[in-house]
Amino acid sequence: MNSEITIKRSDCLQCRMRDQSIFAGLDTEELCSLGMEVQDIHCRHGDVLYRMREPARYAYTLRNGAVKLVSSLESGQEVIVRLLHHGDLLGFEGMQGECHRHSAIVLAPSQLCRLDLAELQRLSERLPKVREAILQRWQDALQKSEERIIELGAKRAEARLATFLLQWAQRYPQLRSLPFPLTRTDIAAFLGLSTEHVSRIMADFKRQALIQEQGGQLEILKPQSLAHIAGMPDEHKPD
Amino acid sequence: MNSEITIKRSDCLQCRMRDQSIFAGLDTEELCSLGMEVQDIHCRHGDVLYRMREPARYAYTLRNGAVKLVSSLESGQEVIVRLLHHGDLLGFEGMQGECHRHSAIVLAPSQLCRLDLAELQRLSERLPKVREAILQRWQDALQKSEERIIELGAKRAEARLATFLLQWAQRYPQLRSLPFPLTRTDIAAFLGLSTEHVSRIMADFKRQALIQEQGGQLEILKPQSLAHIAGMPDEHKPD
DNA sequence: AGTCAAAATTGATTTTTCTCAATGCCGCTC
DNA sequence: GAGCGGCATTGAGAAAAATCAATTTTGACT
Repeated sequence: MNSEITIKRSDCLQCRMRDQSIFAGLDTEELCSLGMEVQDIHCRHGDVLYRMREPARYAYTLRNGAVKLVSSLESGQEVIVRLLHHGDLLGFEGMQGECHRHSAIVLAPSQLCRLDLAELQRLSERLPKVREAILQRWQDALQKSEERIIELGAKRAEARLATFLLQWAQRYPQLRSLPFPLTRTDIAAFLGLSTEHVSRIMADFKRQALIQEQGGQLEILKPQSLAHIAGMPDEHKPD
Repeated sequence: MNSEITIKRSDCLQCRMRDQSIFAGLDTEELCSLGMEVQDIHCRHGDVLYRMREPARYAYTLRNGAVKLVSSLESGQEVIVRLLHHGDLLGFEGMQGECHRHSAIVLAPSQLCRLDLAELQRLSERLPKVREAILQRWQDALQKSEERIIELGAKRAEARLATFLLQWAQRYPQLRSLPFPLTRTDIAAFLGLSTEHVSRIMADFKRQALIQEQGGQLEILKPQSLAHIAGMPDEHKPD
């Protein structure tokens, strides 16, 4: 099957996400003077943005949709290293001229901006604001990554899943019903569990009316209860 | 019990680790002109360099010894988020003016350089080389952190422990007998296992003569076999 | 050498999670 | 609307890991 990825020239000035991007803080004039070719990419479920071990040419900003970063082991087993939502960056590990450390696979219809890494490198040397924005993203990624180590190391399956659902919901703050394009196998690959185990716990949560699902949409009915199962400190609990 | 930490002024010019530090690449003149107060810290088992949630004032370079970064959950459970060896950096999460995300606890007699974060911040704005060195460290930390997610998510206890022992050994390349100041509980907190389970597997490894232990020293007798248990791809296997 | 406390080991048992296998459900195409 | 394929669900049994409860070993200090 052919990839359905379409590419065209993007206009950063019109971008809805401009103030959340790594170019936030630049005024219109600076933005125009970047001379940077930014491509607008549209793709859908199953499309592959890049593959693990490929030399990295581009970095991406996810404007809309969802993407998983997957690492495949020799055993054939796959682990989801990160899940990305609107506003997240991917492919930046190539900034030091390295290969991609994961494969990037699209989960839901998505729009991304594609940036040439070499150009971005030059840009970040020239513009402190861009550089800081990128450093900040690195830092956030490390923090989240360490939080996941704690989840995986310290919590049991139920708690991990509850945490995961709440964190997913946090990315769609004003929505009652959330887009949820993950299969049980995806969730399992993210949480370090078997597909069946995830399915059982999800079914349990549904029977307890903590959550509700239909047609790729998820609704969190009792965030408090989930937070309790997740073993969260009060400060991080949802309303 | 009082902390046994001693602090004095450090002389960077004489430092053995100068070319591996974040000041590597600076010539002697540049180094002298930094005007940076660097403190030389000596401490030993059990000393606390900083605590989780404390506002961050200093960053550290570990010149010698070993340090664990610990995150404590409300349950009282502790997870070791990172283990640090000679050459590693710690406390840099404070560069964006945040609090420490872990507690830093000394495992073995250690020497560190302590840098004022505010000064370091200014320095990195002025010197591209320092800035790049720090970014590189962030990147390395993220990569290692993601590798641990994969370990925790995909491997069983035996394999995790085997990987861990081999990676520990990699930090002391030319030594047959390695310093190994971790308790079974420490290893368990790093690998997301119970103390007893770690103890059993370590005892197994010893019975199979894969490793040997005495007085805080560890010897890897059969790296190949461990690598096999670890499920490593050939490229990463030790000799 | 003797004492003590912390750490490691071991065993028995329970809980958690995985694996394998079967079945049910839903959305698609023809 | 029948048939198909990918997911989800469920059950049963096996394996992995945790927990609880003793001991034993070790190392530090006297």
